[in-house]
This record gives sequence, C-alpha cells and structure tokens, in this order.
Amino acid sequence: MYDKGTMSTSKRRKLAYHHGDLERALIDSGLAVVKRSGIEALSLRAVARQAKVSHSAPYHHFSSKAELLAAVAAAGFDRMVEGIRQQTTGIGLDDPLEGLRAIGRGYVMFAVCHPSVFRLMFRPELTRPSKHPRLLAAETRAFRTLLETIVGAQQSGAIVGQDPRPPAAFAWSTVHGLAMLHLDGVFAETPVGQIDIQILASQINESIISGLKAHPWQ
Amino acid sequence: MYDKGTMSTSKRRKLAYHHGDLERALIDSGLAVVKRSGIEALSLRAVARQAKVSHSAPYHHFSSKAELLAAVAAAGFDRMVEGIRQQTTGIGLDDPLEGLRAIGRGYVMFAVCHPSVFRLMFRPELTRPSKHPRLLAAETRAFRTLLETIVGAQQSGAIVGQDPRPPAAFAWSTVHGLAMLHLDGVFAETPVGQIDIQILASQINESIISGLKAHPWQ
DNA sequence: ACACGATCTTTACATCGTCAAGATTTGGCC
DNA sequence: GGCCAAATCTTGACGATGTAAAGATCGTGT
Repeated sequence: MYDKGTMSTSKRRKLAYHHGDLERALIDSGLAVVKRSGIEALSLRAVARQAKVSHSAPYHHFSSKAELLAAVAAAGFDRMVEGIRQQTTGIGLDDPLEGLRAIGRGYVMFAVCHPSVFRLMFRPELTRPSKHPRLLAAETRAFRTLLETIVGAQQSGAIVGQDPRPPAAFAWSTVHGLAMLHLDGVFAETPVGQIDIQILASQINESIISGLKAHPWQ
Repeated sequence: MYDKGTMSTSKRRKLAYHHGDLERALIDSGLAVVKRSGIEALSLRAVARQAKVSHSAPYHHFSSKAELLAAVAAAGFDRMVEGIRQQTTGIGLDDPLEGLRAIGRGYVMFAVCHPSVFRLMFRPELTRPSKHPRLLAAETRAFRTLLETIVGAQQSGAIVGQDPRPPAAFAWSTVHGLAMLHLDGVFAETPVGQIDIQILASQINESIISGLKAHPWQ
C-alpha cells in the first residue's frame, strides 16, 4: 500500500489512465447522479459514467455497489450534520431547547432540500447484512449531536430525567417520520397536505418540546 | 370486460392456460416473496415464478412492475389496518387516549412483525410520478382511522384543539419514524439500541400523548 | 359455429451487477 | 537508471432483470 498523500501531486497531472483520487471522485459522482436523476437512476454504471471511467473501475475502490452507495450515503450524513450545525450556530447556546428546535428544523430542511440524498441515507440494502463502517460512523456522529444536546437540556433542567436515550429516540423518530412521510407524498393527498411543510414542521417541533418536557417514563 | 364472478367457478377447474384470477394471485405471490426473501428479491419475474406463470404474464394485469408492487403495498396497508383494528377492539372505546395508544402500538407492532411488507408500503418508486390509485386509497383508509380517533379525542376534551391535522401528523410521524429507524438498524449501534423496541415504543407512545395534550400551535 | 378479444407464452433486447483477463501505470529495490 | 511486482484501469463476458412484440390458446358473444 502506498501513501496517497505523497503521490497525489504527481498523479493529478496525469489523469489519462490512473485517475489519482477515484474514490473521492466516485462519491462525488454518486451525489451528483442522485441529485440530478433521483435514487432509481443511481446505478453503479451511471456513477462510473459520471466519473468518466469504465463500468468496472469502481470495483478497485469498493467491493460492491452497496459499499459505494454506503460511502455516498455517509457523505450525505456528513453534509446533513454540517447543515444542522449552520442552523445551530448563531443560536444562543445558553438555551438548550433552542438547540433542539434548530436540530429539528435542520433535519427536516435537509430532507426537503436534498430528498434523494436523504432517502439514500436510509436505504435498507445499505444496512444489511452488516452496515458499511463508514456509514455507521457517519450515523453515529450525527446522532451524537442530538444526544449531547439532550444531555445539556437535562443538566440545565430544561427537560427532566437522567437517561438521554428515550428523549433522543423520541425526537429523532418524530422529525425522521415527518421528513419521510412528506418525501413519500403520504401527506400530499390527505388533509394534512394542505398545510405547508415548514409550518407543519415548526408545529410538530413544538409538540416534540412539549413531549420532552413531560417525562412519562420512570 | 367480462364478469369475474360468474366465470370463476368454471375457470378454477382449468388452470392450464387461463389462470382464473391471476391478479389476486400475483398480489398474494408478491406478499409471499417479500416475506420470504425480502424486498431486494421482490422482482417482477420472481413474483411470476411464485405464481407459476411466465415472466410476461403480469403485464396483462399490471402495466409495470411499479403498479404490481403498488398493489402489493396496498394489500399491506389493508393488513396493517386490520392488525391495528385488532389492537383497538377490546379496548374501551370510551377512552380516546387508549385508542391512540392502541394505534401507536399496532403501527409499530406491524412494522416489527412484517418488516419487508412495511418497507414496501413506503418505497419511493411506488409514489412517483403519480401514486397508484389503489395504494392511494389504502393509505387514505389507514390515515382516516387515526384522524377519526384524534377528532374523538378533541371532541371529548382529552386533547385540546379543533384542527385534527397537526396532531395526526405529529402522532403518525413519530410512530412511523420510530418504526423506520428501528427497521433500518439505525438505533442498533447507538446507546438507544440497548433498549427493547417494545419498551421504547410504549415510552415514546406516552411522549406522543404528552405532546398531544399540550397544544402549542394556535 | 365462429370470430374476436382476453389471456398467457415465447422470443428478443437493453441495462444492470459482477467477475475474469488483459493493458497500463506507479513505486520500491538493485 | 532500470526492472519487477503491485496497484489501477479497460475490455469482454455472463446471468438476471424490466419491458416490448409476436405468436399460441382459451372464453364469450353474436
């Protein structure tokens, strides 16, 4: 195994046969394809075409289509965390409930703005039989943000309880379900569909806060 | 178009060439395949094999694979509604909050017991560009159960407010997100994964009730 | 009775994921 | 500096899939 860092400068000049950093290029191509043509057009060969390499080239960096898509999904998780951080910064960190509101806003916002990427992040074929380590790590990073905010809210007394896991699962489930049901168009043909998604999201966000303040467990 | 009811008796004896009721048989075969081999094995040809017909036979009853899968998904919705009704009956209908608890229990229960069917019901390729009418109708039927329970709870004063849509969206989003995150194994590797799903579901169910009792909107 | 339409099969084609074999480049070692 | 093994990329192939066209078979109305 050679060091990628030292070779990158010499390789970036010759893109003829050896690409240089095809692994990263494939992940970016995957994001581009899924954004442009949706998740059903996200084939291994389409990603290779987008990266201008042959249809078998990805196999030298990913052992299967699932592993490539898992890497793309992990990149999506990182972008979502980044987007949520943008919602979080600028908010007074002294109020943990505002932090929770920002996370909920950012989560739904990312799903609405990048629907195909968001859906890819939760494709079941990427999670079984065993999840790609990179995807798992990205998920854990994203969840840690929520867990830490909940712990802060509990320590400051904004919400009651010592165990952050049930409140975190509750909050994550609600925003995740809202995003998924909206993206799947389940609300569209129901009376709920008449409500603007952003307004609905903020209303539901407040319901989450209400549900968190009460502490029925224990 | 001929009447299926009158011909069925004469046709059921001769299954040689004309099947008799292939449409229903294909839907049942789809449910069987997805339960046995999961959602990634649910191909049009696998469904045809299960029904013991040629791989092109489904095209005389469904215009595409998506339409066939949408019909299977609609059947799944009907079974979920039936399963939730079983949770609901036996509960005193005098308490609307108990009805909401039963719906939440039944929703998560169905997802855990029939994970592949549940996932199929929310596949994005079945919802776009336009949802199959049968799937749409089954979805609407399922949602009506929740809406009516919420209206009952509002009229009895168990929860406050006149508009049932935001509470319904909130409750549905939470149980749906919980089911999806659990099925996708997102909780599995986090601290939340140590909590049994049934216990977590009942805890979150109580949080939903708490969030519904408070009425931050309006 | 018979013709027509509905239903099912067969055949064919483009695309997909994956593997094997060959071509090309790179880095380490003398 | 030059060679060799390994890493990287391409080409070709195979089976499986979704879908369309054409042919075979059955049911039904006139």
